[in-house]
Amino acid sequence: MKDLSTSDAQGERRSGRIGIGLALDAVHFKILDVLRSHGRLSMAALAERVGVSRANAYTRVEALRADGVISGFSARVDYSRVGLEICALIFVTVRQELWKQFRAALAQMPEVEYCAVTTGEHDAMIQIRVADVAAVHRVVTDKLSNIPAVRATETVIVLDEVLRRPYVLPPASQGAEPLPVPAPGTPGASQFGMTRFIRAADGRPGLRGDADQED
Amino acid sequence: MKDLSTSDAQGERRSGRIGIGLALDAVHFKILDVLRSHGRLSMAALAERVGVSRANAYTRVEALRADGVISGFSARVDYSRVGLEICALIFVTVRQELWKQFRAALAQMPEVEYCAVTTGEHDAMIQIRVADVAAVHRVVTDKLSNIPAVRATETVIVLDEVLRRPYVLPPASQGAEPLPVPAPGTPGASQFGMTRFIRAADGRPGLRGDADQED
DNA sequence: GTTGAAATTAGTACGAA
DNA sequence: TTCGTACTAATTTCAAC
Repeated sequence: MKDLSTSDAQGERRSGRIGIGLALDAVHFKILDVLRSHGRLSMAALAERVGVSRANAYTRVEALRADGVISGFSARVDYSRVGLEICALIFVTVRQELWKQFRAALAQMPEVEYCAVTTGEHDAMIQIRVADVAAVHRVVTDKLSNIPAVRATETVIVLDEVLRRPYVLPPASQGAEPLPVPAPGTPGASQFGMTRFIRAADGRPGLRGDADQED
Repeated sequence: MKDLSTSDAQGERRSGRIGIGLALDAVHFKILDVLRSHGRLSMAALAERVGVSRANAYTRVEALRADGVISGFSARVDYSRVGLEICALIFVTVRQELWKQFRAALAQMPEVEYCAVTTGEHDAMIQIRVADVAAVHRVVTDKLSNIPAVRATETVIVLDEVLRRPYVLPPASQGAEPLPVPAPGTPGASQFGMTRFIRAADGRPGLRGDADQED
């Protein structure tokens, strides 16, 4: 079997975001829907579930992968079975001028599962997985606080994980609409309501920077 | 190929958390480490990478799956390629007596990717994926606000996703320690530091409830 | 824990719609 | 073009070592 788990196993499509096209139809979404929870399903079984031929399923999955819609495959690990009982969220205030440093430091912290730059009171939210609450404290005081870019932190402990979907799909996948291809700049109407948008801070990195995944 | 993506494809191990044992050694962690980023790697390639025989790799992966350490496999979907450009975090204050209702309502919202009950100022954090900022507003005002259990919300928009690891593994996987099996009640020393722990609120659900995954 | 052989499956080429 | 069938190479899976 070829390694389907990496984005560019073959030499083609090296140049990043070339074929930004690939119009997704209902079958594509069905495939994504099945594959996000059953990532290791055989092509035959996938084809049967989706209602197309084996070869068709294969071609489509390959196209999705080559086009970057599917960026890889992951085993889902039960954290409690692996000694990582504690999950915590750390809200960080960052010195904007040291942003790059902050990124680099985070990449070297294996306990960080996720980090997002946000609007609102804080600048970023970090999610970590560790063995016990003492380790949370260690991460915050020993590691994060020693990053010059970190001005302040506020930590909350996750008591229960109510919901955790492998991946979310757009409502089009349930309805019939073919979804008009995520064109480079679909603006969408702008209303904000009670949303906390851009706070008084400058030098924020743009939306969609280089969210480097290690795959 | 058998469907490796579901937890209990075979009839064995129906009774939930039976074999809580399965001591994980360095090889197990190596396998998890590879499989969390290359979930669809062939057994042969996995075996080679980890340094064991094909059959050994097969047996170990099967054991990990049967024991629930690996709860399944997922395709990683690039949200921007699928029309879900916007990610938002919504912090919710919940009427504690209506907690069950809150859970049920969340399960029926396809745009919710993650929800965690937390300590701190708010009761829960919800992460959603939608097409545009208008949809964020719709989710908050039309859906969340109409759930009786929701007392108040505060929304922040994710501007950039700095880091997103497929899954985090304990430091033991890099070192040599065999990690003494996540026994049912490893307490760990208790220090708290600047962490916001339990706020003045009662009727909180216990840590590790029934985080139902749809797989 | 390892090797090897049978059963499945993936990947490809080719023809029909 | 796009989909489906047929064929070959590769992989899983299970036996015996």
